[in-house]
Amino acid sequence: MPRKIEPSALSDQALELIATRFRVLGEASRLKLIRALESEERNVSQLVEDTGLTQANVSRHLQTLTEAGILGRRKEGLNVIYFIADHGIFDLCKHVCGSLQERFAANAKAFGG
Amino acid sequence: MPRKIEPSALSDQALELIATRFRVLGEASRLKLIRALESEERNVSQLVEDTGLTQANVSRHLQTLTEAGILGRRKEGLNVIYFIADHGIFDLCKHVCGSLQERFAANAKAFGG
DNA sequence: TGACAATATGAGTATATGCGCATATACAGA
DNA sequence: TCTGTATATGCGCATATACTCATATTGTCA
Repeated sequence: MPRKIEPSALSDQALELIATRFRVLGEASRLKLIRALESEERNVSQLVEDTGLTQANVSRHLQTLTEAGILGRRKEGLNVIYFIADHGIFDLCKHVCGSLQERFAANAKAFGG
Repeated sequence: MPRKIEPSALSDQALELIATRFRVLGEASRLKLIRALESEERNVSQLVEDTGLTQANVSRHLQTLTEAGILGRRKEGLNVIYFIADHGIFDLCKHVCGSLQERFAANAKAFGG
């Protein structure tokens, strides 16, 4: 039989939600958009320029990020302004960054670099 | 022209690596395996029991997680023991958890719950 | 060496999803 | 209302990947 799960452990349903959040971030194009929004809010056209992605593509990724609660949006006349809604995102990225740096440093060391 | 990127911003290549890391975590089955390994190392058969996934499936996910540097493995006779190699993973999950909790709480509040 | 147990992997299938193209929708100004 | 601009979206294609089944591989013990 399956081992008893720790009282502190997350339910399967919670894991599903967490996985979904990670999956949203698991796409370089979307991270690019987040990066472009780090210092200031931007409209779609600006984000198209910033990222080099097509307009349709940017629009879809923005939708994904907004549905996930990571971005917020506001209409201003013809334009739609996107902004970071969940600033914790940057901590997350930094965390992953640190983890990857450690790993690469260890690899480099293993090869006497 | 694209807006100038902050000096502190991550390169496209770095974003790609970060996205890959997130993508690895963007699968509930893999999070389940990580959860099962939280308190102690386990062999494959045990993980099959813990998660209810098929043996082939577990084996593949373990490979993915190990290649990402999240798990480590060690052979003991016929068995292969897997364990958490990057304990920062739990911080990451907790972080996402907190972020989701905030969001759900806000939603609940918006609906007068 | 033969039988068995634990794990990994090749092949095939189903599903998800990123992308581009074209077009629809929403809004502003003349 | 007509035109042009900004954004969103339907559709189809190509690809990635999770899953299952069957089998290979690796190691143990008699």
